Amino acid sequence: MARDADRTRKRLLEAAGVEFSALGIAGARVDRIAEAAGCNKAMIYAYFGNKDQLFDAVFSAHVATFLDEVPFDAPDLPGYAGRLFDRYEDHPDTLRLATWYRLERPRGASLQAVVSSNQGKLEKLEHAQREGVLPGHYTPVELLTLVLSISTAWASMTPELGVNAPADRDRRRHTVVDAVRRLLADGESASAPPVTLSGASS
Amino acid sequence: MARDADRTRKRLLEAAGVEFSALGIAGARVDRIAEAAGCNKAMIYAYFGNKDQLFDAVFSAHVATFLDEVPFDAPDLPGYAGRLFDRYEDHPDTLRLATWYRLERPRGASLQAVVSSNQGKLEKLEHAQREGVLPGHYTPVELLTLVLSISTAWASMTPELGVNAPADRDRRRHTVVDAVRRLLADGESASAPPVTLSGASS
DNA sequence: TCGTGTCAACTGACCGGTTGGTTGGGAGTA
DNA sequence: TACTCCCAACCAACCGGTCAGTTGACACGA
Repeated sequence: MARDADRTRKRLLEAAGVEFSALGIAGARVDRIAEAAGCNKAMIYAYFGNKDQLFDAVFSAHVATFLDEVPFDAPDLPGYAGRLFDRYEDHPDTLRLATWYRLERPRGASLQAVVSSNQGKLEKLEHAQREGVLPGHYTPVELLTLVLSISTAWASMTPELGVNAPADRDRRRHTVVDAVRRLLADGESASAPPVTLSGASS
Repeated sequence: MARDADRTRKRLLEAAGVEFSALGIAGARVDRIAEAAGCNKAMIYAYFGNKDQLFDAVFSAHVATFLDEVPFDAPDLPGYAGRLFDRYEDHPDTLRLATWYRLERPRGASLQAVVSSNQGKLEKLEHAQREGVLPGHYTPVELLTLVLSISTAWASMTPELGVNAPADRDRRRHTVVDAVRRLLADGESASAPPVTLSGASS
């Protein structure tokens, strides 16, 4: 076990991923992370600054891997949703980290990688719509929001409901893919208010 | 300001709701809750036992109000989704508390009120399907999961995506209602695997 | 009306343990 | 020697939880 800064950094990142995913930022304990990584607590501060920055490093790494492993596919949104589902099933940590991030992170500080990634997705969606590959009854943001939401439907479900007939994985996956497919089906769906913004009312 | 146990309990519950909703269980501070409620920290332990039980009390109260204010309507799922959306928009705290609950309480202790409520919903869905009011291409659990997921689509969206064209509230509401409506549209959507469970595969 | 006893409601101060964060020095390597 | 990597030990602040003691309302007897 020779000295290796990179290796230590990586082990720390890995242990932190487990800890943060399970307990969140406020619930995570740096001592536990250091112990799980088989090194001293001081290493965290030497390599990552502090607890918050360690979380950022962990989350950024997970996001990068995630974006890399699940490439966006505007023309085939049902397929994309299915691949998102698979990824969430195989790596539940990523979604948990994202949820902690959304809940615990103070407003404002967004990950640039995510912002630009979303921007690219929206542009591709708009392009696909102009080409007629995708229907136009939803705007790109609406489309993306619905797809992401449906993909995580099973993963972000309340545990009380999860007990009831969770079905097997294949069936759950099919539900996700099928739902997105139905969302894209042609045909007006009753009255549709203007897309452009209007005065708000209850 | 006479002494009033019920009033104190209520103020504690309210202050705790704000604190827990914002910081979660691990992030919440009992001193802060007591101070916000204008009473002593010891009252929390006298009335609720401990921090965790205080959270349970807060969450149960929120859930009870929620279930009361948004009655289930199996024959009109799009309308139900719309009302869920409204509730989440008007009271973001409830969803945040539910998310904290899901993340920070991994053990099996489920809220009986939620379990039985879900049971009732599933039965109503099944009944509506047998009556032909609802299509049968999704099982009751699948239906409920999708509806709940879509209703919270905007509320549980990543902040990075939220920046991009969040649209006005009416439009967002319409998107939710419309999406559920499309899910219920008749017609087979390509190949459908059996509903009954089969051997798992990747 | 006054004095007194009683008890729930409430409080200030404290405790044991924990937490994020720091530091001085030692081991390994070139 | 000089430089990097690493850690045991330490610290100040903080946190959940407890407890002995105080306060206020009210019933009751005279």
